[in-house]
Amino acid sequence: MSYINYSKKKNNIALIDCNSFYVSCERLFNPKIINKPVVVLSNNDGCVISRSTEAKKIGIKMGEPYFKVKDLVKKNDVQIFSSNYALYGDISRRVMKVIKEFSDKMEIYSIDEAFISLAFVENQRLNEYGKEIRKKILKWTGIPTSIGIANTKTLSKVANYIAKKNKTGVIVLDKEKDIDEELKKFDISNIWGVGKQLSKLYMKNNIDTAYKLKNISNTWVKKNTNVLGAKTVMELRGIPCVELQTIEPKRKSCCVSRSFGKKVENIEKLKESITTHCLSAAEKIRGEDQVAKTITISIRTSPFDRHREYYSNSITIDLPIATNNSIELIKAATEGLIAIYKYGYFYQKSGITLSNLNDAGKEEFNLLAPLLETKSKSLMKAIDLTNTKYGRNSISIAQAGVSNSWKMRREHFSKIDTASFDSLPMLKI
DNA sequence: TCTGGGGTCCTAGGACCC
DNA sequence: TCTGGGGTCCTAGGACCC
Repeated sequence: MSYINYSKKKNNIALIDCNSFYVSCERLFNPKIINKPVVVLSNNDGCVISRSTEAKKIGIKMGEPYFKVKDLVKKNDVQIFSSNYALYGDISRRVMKVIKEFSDKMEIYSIDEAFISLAFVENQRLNEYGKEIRKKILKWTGIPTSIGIANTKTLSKVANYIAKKNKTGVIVLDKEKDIDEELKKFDISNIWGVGKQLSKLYMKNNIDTAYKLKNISNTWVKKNTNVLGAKTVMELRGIPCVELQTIEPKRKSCCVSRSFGKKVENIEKLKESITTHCLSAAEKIRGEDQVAKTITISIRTSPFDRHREYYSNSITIDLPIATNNSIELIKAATEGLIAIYKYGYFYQKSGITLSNLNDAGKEEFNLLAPLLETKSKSLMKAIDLTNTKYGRNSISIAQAGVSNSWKMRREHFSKIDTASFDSLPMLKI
């Protein structure tokens, strides 16, 4: 087709993705569960968020509420774990460090996957190079991975998906014929960037495979979707539109939210939770030396409860001076909470979002700012240092509460801490 | 009967990702 | 009984201006 331009430069992007990442992390410290069905649950032991191959085979679906699969779990002796993000974050850093050795152009895309540029590798050597990467990651961290290599990010996602499904480890898609063959078998809804709504639209128009989408007219895509839709199509054609992001941009917002272990009616308990969220969000942005100009507070009841009326509300407050001071943020958040709280509801979740983030010190000039800052800066610094040294929440403030009634459920927590000597990975090499 | 036009900026909400 | 959490980007539409 004439509108497709295949005269593209060689890019060779590899997507390295850890297999069942959270499950693999738990297995590192617990070799007994290696060939067994294993799942990791989300916060509050709410949903299934990671499954071993064995668990997938049994029919446990991604994102399913835990209580719905309890029967399957019992019948098949599935091993259950509450999520341990401190552990996963730590293992992730180790994996990324190994990957970095294979290319100087790298983008960490999520906790368990990274894109790297392999433009410097000859095409006929790509497969072999990919295998080397896998081998080294497995050897040095114990984590199994899958690797997809192609000329665009979207195609490397496709290749990775196939590598994972087929258990081949590495898939290189660099020949037009092979690509088309695979795209003909590739379901439209599995394409990176095609979610529920776009799938629906495409299906309605009889576009049910990646191949059909690749060959759709530019006019049609531009008319019926947005720029992202158009980019996806170009990328399927092998024309890079989504660049590798080699320098990590500073975050633009910071959100901390949690569901409660038990429903909450009382505003005092909500205050405790909001205060706790403010403390951790403030700590996070201080860690990146940022200040926030805006804070949003939100609360809601359970959207799944059919017997009670649903209530959800949020309020956004513009702060007079951009800050990362916990006390200031808590003050504003508490006022916001009072404004949106309604008596008589059973709340299930609360959260805060800090936005309009800027580098500290770079914020617009304000006569009052320097005064307030020096006073509180050293206090916040001291708190952060103490919490780093003696563990999270060593220093908190009274309003964060000590009662446990609303706090998280974690009944299957593995209690592994990679900082402690006792729980070094048990590697079989 | 006739009721401007064009531009920018901001925000809320939607869609998507892992 | 029990349904996660943390991000980004895009667009439509309102507010405002001349």
